[in-house]
Amino acid sequence: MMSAAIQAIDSGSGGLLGLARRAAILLFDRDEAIVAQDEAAAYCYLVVSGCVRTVRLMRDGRRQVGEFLFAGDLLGWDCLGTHDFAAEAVCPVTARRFARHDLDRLADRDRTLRDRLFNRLRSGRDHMVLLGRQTAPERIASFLLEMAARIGPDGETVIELPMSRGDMADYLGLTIETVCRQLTRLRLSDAIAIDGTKIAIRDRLALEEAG
Amino acid sequence: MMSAAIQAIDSGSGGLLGLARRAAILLFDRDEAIVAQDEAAAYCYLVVSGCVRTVRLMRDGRRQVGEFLFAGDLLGWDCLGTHDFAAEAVCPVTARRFARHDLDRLADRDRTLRDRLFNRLRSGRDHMVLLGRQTAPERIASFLLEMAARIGPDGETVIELPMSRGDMADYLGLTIETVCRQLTRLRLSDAIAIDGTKIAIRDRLALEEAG
DNA sequence: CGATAGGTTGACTTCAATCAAACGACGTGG
DNA sequence: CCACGTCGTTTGATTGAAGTCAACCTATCG
Repeated sequence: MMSAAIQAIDSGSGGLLGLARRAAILLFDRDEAIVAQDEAAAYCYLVVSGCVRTVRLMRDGRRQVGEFLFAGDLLGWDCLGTHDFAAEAVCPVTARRFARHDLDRLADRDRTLRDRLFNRLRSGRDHMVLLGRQTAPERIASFLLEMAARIGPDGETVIELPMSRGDMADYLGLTIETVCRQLTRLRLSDAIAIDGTKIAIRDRLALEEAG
Repeated sequence: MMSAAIQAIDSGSGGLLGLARRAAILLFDRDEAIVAQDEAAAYCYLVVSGCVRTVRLMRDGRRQVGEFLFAGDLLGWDCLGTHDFAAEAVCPVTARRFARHDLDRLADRDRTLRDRLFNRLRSGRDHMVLLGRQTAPERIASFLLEMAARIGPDGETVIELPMSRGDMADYLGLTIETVCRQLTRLRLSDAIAIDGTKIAIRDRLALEEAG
């Protein structure tokens, strides 16, 4: 199934979409590795459905999640030689697999791929500011708004968060406990409501001025 | 003057170097802005000599330095619409200026520019791990090794650091005081020696196992 | 010289981490 | 059907690493 999200992203050129049609489609279970850290970068993937996290694991077990990827996001292309982060399915994932070589050739013709890289760079830099200079409350608020912006077209009010507290913590440079505490703080102040894996944004303004 | 560093980077295609020859050369004083944050991205720059920092300033004055750029590094291309970080001269800088449009057209033919983007992405992600999961001693050790690797071809032992303690702090997500304290700790343990703006790495192993 | 800016060191505080315990949801087996 | 174990989450008590506040040092420059 080719989702509307992907069609929209591929606007104009049809290049990536054309490649996608002929690409193998793969399924990954929750927590299954899609690419391993330090693995030779032979393939890259277009996420069709589900959520993927990229992770760097340090020898002592500390973990950093680089980004969360959703339907329409490209994964594993932007590296030289080896994958510097692993990629794992946060929940069941379907993805199209390409040879990196094919995507390289496509990129020679298709500028939208370059813009994808620029976008990636930008969100990476934004995330650096979060990790370097924001407090725990700010990080949580920014995270919720970021997820709201990505899942709904222009900021859904109810967001389905497929990742665990641990994943959030490792993305935000915090501990699980701190993530929990900040979420309950927001819940008690009625800025959000939490129902299982869904979070409803009740007071967007409160989040915006916090993050 | 066209430095050896730039020639080396431009190996093979000659594309960027050719463009550089015809580009205007500009001089910037210490602390002068090269591009402003949120400015429309019309130009990009190739650093010829000196050191540049990219900075994001928050309303309350908190600052994050995104990266330090040296001779041969490209600046201001990797963004869409506006510059998301400002760029400022750390010390007197000379740079070639291009229209972004020209670089876009060059990138259609020249794959080495794409590899530059990949490299940028990679170092950005490495820096995320530092900001998200490393301790202050680790950050300082990583920083010194990173600078040693960039300034000398394969890890000089004496490095000239053009940036202030404040710049380092804002790059590493620390305060000036913490940077100082960690540097004196390394100095007292004889891992490094400090002489004005120069730092000598006396015990590389100690730094490597710390970072 | 005095003034200013950057750097270093010390005393104290604070925010988030750590350690620890309990809770809820879920699935398995008796 | 219910007891039990597991896993993820939540909450509480305490600790600790880095931040803040403040003083002082050093170098450069008018």
